[in-house]
Amino acid sequence: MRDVARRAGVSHQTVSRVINGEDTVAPATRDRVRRAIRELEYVPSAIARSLSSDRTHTLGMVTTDISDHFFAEAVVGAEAEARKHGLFLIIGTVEEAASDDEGAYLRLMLEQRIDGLVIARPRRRVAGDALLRRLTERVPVVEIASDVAVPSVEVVDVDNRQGGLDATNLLIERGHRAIATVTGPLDWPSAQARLEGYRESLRRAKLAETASLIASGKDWGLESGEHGATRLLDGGKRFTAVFAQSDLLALGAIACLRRRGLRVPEDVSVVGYDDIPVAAFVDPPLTTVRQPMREVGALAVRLIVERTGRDRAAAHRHLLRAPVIERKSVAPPAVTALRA
Amino acid sequence: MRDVARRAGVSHQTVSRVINGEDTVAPATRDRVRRAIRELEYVPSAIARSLSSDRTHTLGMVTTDISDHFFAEAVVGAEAEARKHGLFLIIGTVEEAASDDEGAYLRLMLEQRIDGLVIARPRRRVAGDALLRRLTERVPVVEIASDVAVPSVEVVDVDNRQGGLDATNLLIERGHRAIATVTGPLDWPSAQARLEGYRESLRRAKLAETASLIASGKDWGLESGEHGATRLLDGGKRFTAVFAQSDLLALGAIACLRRRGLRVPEDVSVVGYDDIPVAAFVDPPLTTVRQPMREVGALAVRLIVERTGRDRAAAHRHLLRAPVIERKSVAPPAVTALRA
DNA sequence: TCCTCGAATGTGACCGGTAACATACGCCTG
DNA sequence: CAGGCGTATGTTACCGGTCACATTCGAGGA
Repeated sequence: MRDVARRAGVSHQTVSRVINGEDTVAPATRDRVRRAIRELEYVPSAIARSLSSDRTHTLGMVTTDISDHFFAEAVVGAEAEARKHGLFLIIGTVEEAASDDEGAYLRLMLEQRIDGLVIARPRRRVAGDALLRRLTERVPVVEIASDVAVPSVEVVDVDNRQGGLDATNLLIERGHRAIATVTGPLDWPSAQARLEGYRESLRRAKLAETASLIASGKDWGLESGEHGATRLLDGGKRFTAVFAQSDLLALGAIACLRRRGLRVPEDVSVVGYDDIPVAAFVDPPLTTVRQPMREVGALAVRLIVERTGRDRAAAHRHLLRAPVIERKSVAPPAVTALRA
Repeated sequence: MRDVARRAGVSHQTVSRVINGEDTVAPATRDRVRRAIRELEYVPSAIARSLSSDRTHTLGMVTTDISDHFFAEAVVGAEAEARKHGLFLIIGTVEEAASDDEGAYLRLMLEQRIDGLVIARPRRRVAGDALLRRLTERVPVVEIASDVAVPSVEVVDVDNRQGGLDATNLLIERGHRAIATVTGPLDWPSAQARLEGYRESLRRAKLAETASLIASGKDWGLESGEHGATRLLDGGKRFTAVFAQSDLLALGAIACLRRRGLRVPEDVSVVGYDDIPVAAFVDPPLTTVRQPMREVGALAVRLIVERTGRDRAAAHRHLLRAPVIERKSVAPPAVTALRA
């Protein structure tokens, strides 16, 4: 910068003014400085700027696993929104288990003086809340898909309860009365919320809830879907539809149903959750609930941007609605099934 | 930091020494400083450190789309490797089309004084090579899955030719003689390379190459797979196996084959490419070529780390081998089909 | 006993910007 | 024509560390 100043025959401060587009610079001077900048291929240092201005224009985002489509989408949304505001996004993947790892990483991000932090960890964090609280004192923090109770931390999430409700409602609207569900692991708040939605839907339709029509997976994967469906079928109680809390659970369930000689959707309708990329391409194309993860990520960033310098006391919970995507895996119940 | 120094009754330099774990500090002093740090909840500023030391411990990574599983994996690998070296990863998604967008973004990263840059853009870049060259003068650059010709830019890629070769070889080993292929868009270098591998395999097995057994998709998606298979079937020439250059192409092809009354793998074997997450769970589980994208990302970062301060003249092309994952979509050709 | 040397610590400049204030100059106004 | 004011620019301190070098002090050797 001093070089540029010297070359243009002005002071460094004037160079700074030109760079920041201040209007108190005479056009002739401005052009001279611009030329010097170009000739020297000068690139201003954001670090130095950060040091004085105490703003790094950098946000941190910590997730459990970006290779999971769910988080990847959130990151994409966050990144796009961040860029819109001229911010960078530093990402960090922290294994579910390694909570001291997380601590160390957050500390490093703090050292980097990030301007805000997005945390995307769907499961309740046992420890680290103290750290999180200390963090919020220094920098705005927004959590994604979490049920943290730390005050002054805003939370952005998909409305899982509503999603479960809508999914079940769809089945009821199509004429189903015996509706089973395969949940995710119930220690996940999202699984609980979807189950709640399912129950609420049954209640509203004045349908009785049957314990043997509820199966819980030990994870969100395909095998759990198969096991779940197996348990449902062996439970004795007949059903014409299944609400699976994830697409993979749904796919697993479908595989199991088929093995038992049941057709989808003719004999059993299936609704999934997530709208993973292949959902539209499996057989049959899966009716599912789409989680607007990009918007979730974008909203998280927006909240941080808006909160910069704002009152930190106000912490809210922002729920985005997950729309039901209708495809081919849901049909009215077969007459025979109804009769049974 | 001055506060800490004052509180501990030492100079700022001594505090700096304690933080950096230098051994020229008396134990008593060290403890005193440590306590002061804790009491003041002092977190050293990485920015200030960067300003003096001219190293930011931050890498940039630019991709076309992280929501694509392919890139997501690369990012995960890169991030993990970066962390191992105490580096941060700033990510940026740049749309395929927006090349001035890319320029602007790279400039910003340059302002951030990143210590290295990973670019993951599979398609040939038309413009921007000048920019890229200027970039390499300032910072080590590694490209992923690219065919850039810029000197001093190292390239990490999956060996697509070898992958295509191995996939086709597998089919030949299983007894197939009439092997069709559905390629990705041929303006992608990777599609070209896989096609080359396919051809090489046929040549080695002394099988004639048939033009009507090669169909090219306009993209890598499912519909292209369906169209491709349709064209192959309508081409008149019989075949007992298909090598699809992506899993989605494979899935599309399978859907089409089924509609025409052909079973997979009994009537037609199918090999995909990518090993996307659902590949193991579709019906039949897809035999495919797995791209070790995590390793690719990790290697890219490692190259940058190793090259820091090293001779920049040496630019290499690093090819990682993509293993074939055998599942159920390949079987020996049916006798009837052979006879046909 | 004096000098030398190493260990422990302090001092001041500097990295590359920004912020606040100072200065120089031309113009308008009373 | 002097005072005041706005515009264009320069000066200096400062952000929070690191680096190179100076300083202090006690121990050991000549």
